[in-house]
This record gives sequence, C-alpha cells and structure tokens, in this order.
Amino acid sequence: MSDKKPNDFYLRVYEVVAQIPIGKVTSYGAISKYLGVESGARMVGYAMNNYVSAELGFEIPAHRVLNRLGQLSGRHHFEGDTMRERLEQEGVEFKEEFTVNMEKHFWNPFELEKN
DNA sequence: GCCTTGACGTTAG
DNA sequence: ACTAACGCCAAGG
Repeated sequence: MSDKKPNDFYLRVYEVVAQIPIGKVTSYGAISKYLGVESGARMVGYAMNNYVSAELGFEIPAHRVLNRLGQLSGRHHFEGDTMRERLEQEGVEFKEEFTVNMEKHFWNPFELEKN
C-alpha cells in the first residue's frame, strides 16, 4: 500500500487521546507503544505541544496524558492549575500535588482493541 | 545546515 | 532506592 496517507503520527496520537475515558489517565509511553513506536514517547509529547497551536477539528483531553510516573509533566502548558483542576473534577485521586494515583486510574490504549 | 531543546522512558551505576 | 546518562526524532534558532 503506497498510499500517501497522512501518516501524521500526531493525528493518531490525537485520536487515541480523544478516546481516553473520563476519570482515567494514560502515559506518553503507553500511547507511543500502542501506535507501534516503542521509543516515541517524546514524540507523543511533541505532538501534544504541537496540538496547542494546531487547529484540529476537535478538542482532546490533553490533561489526561501524564508521564509514566503519573506526574503532570505538561502542566506548564495549561493556564495555571487547569490541568490539575480538570483531573480532580473528574474524580482522579492525587498522591502528591502534581502526581496522580496512576495505579488506580491508568488506562491502557490497548483496551481499545478489546471492544 | 549544524546545534540545542523537549508534555519521555529505559538502562546502567 | 536514587541519580546519571543515553536514546529517540522532530522543530526552532
């Protein structure tokens, strides 16, 4: 298949992020792995950064994407404590001020295939 | 066109 | 258990 499909790795990232259930969170690495790029966690983060200034047709819950430790590593890209507030609003439990209970709320993108 | 930076993760010490 | 270093690859300077 030599289609010049928009391999937009970014777009695929957005699609996955858009399907994260409310009250759940996932990590950059998990998304990357799901997309078949084992070491592309950084690219996922880059995609998110790009999303902010990109005019996508839909909104994505970027606040549900954390690093593997459950830390809100991207909080500085939100206004004030918007990221933390949104997560709390969804019922996500915090262990530290900027660290959520990953064990309890982690959502694996591979669950998309179960459906 | 080279060098630095970055919403990360794994491995080595 | 903790810290340091490397890998990864795209974008901006």
